[in-house]
Amino acid sequence: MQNQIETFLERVEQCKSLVELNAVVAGLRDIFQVNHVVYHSVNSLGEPYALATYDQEWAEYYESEALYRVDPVVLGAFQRFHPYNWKSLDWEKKTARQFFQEAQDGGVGNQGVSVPVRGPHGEFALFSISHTCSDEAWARFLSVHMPDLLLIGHYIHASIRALEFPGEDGSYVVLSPRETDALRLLGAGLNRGRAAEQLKISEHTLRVYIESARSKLNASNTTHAVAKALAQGLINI
Amino acid sequence: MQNQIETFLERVEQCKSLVELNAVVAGLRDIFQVNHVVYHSVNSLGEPYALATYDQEWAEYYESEALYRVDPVVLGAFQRFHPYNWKSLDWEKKTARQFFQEAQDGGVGNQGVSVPVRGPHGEFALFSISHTCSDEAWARFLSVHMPDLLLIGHYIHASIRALEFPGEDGSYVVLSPRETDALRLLGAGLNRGRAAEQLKISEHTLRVYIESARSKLNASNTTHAVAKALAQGLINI
DNA sequence: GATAAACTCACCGGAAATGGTGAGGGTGAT
DNA sequence: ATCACCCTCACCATTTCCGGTGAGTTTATC
Repeated sequence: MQNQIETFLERVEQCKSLVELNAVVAGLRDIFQVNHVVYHSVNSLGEPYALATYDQEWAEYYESEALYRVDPVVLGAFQRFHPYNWKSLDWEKKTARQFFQEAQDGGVGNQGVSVPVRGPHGEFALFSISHTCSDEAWARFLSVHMPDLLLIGHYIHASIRALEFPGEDGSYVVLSPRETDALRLLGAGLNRGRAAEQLKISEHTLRVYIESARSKLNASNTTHAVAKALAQGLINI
Repeated sequence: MQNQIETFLERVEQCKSLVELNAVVAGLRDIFQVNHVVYHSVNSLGEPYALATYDQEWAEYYESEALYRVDPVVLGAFQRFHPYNWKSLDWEKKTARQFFQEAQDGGVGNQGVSVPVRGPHGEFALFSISHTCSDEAWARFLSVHMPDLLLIGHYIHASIRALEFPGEDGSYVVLSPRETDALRLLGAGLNRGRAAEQLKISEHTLRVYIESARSKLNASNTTHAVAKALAQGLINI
């Protein structure tokens, strides 16, 4: 089994097209003996990407109704780091219970596990496996395969990014130290006056940094510049 | 070897204190037969955390000189997803070459590999291994252990977060759908007028959402609110 | 040694965001 | 059914930000 997974990771890495990757990933169902395998990006802007073995009907319904807004699997992903069992989520709310029922009817298994994957440019994706079985059987599956799932999620994500954005290896925007300082302080909630004070420069000068950062980042205002810098990992708050 | 790593991951998960974790992680040197093992958070605000087997002298010098501002390993981390060989970084610049020399003198190996780890609340950390050997030997090491390193970095990060912030499992701030919409559009560069237009509501109403989001996030202005929401994974751009 | 980029400072007018206060209807939960 | 929270709309005065234009010094790279 461990050998199969290693081979799988290598095949994922070597995929030359998204179609090929799709087929390879679908093959996970045989390796793990589960019903469904899903990878999808969770960015609200930009082109969403999804790769799923679900029935098309369910996938279209999910998309058309924007169910990610109530799906506890997606909502929970934002706060989690390690792979998480769907059973550990909050299914108490009315909308969540209703969603679960609809998902069942749509062919999604009663068990599932998801791996949050976070990338350098603000990307956020989920790799999930779903199955139909008892709680005990599922717990046994997870206790064995959690680490594998983490690896698989990351490899799939890397492969998809590499295929979708071939030239993305290097850095995009490079901010100067002062520009970085400026955006970092603004992102931390200081206004221009305070930020300038903190950096021991005049507010006029600070403005120059903000503007040059804005132009480098192709941002329409300060908030946008800070958001882009954050999303691209140029600053951290 | 593979067995040793599995055992190591289990021990990391079960650590009851940071001191214990420190000792367990240092044990990686024996498992991999390398000189140094390092984990450190890279957040510019908040309490930095570091766990390293480097000489204390070098660690203190690095900290006091704020060398993370020129360290290509740190700078490169922001743009990368998969574990990366230090050799693949840009060492051409004058400051970088000088830093490399100083690091050598400080006892850091000539080879190294780092794993970027991104967490749910904007955390960003680096797990690194450094060693002294030939390029060929290092390439062989990496070709075998890249996946292991990815796993180890994530497990250490999870363990540290669990020990430092015991009650952090649940969610922090919950934004309403409209609040999320508002911050998302503002983070995408729209001004209040355009954002309101997009959401088909009056600008007055939009302002209410911004203000309530600001108060929930304890943010001092719109830019701060968007930055916090981004860092906490409440919105994506 | 030239060229580019970063860092520093300054003015002005118009545009946009903020803080405070108020109000009504809808929905979900205890 | 009451409480809390969400969605929607409005005014006013003040603070802050934006866009354009200009210019001198230092540092780094070719």
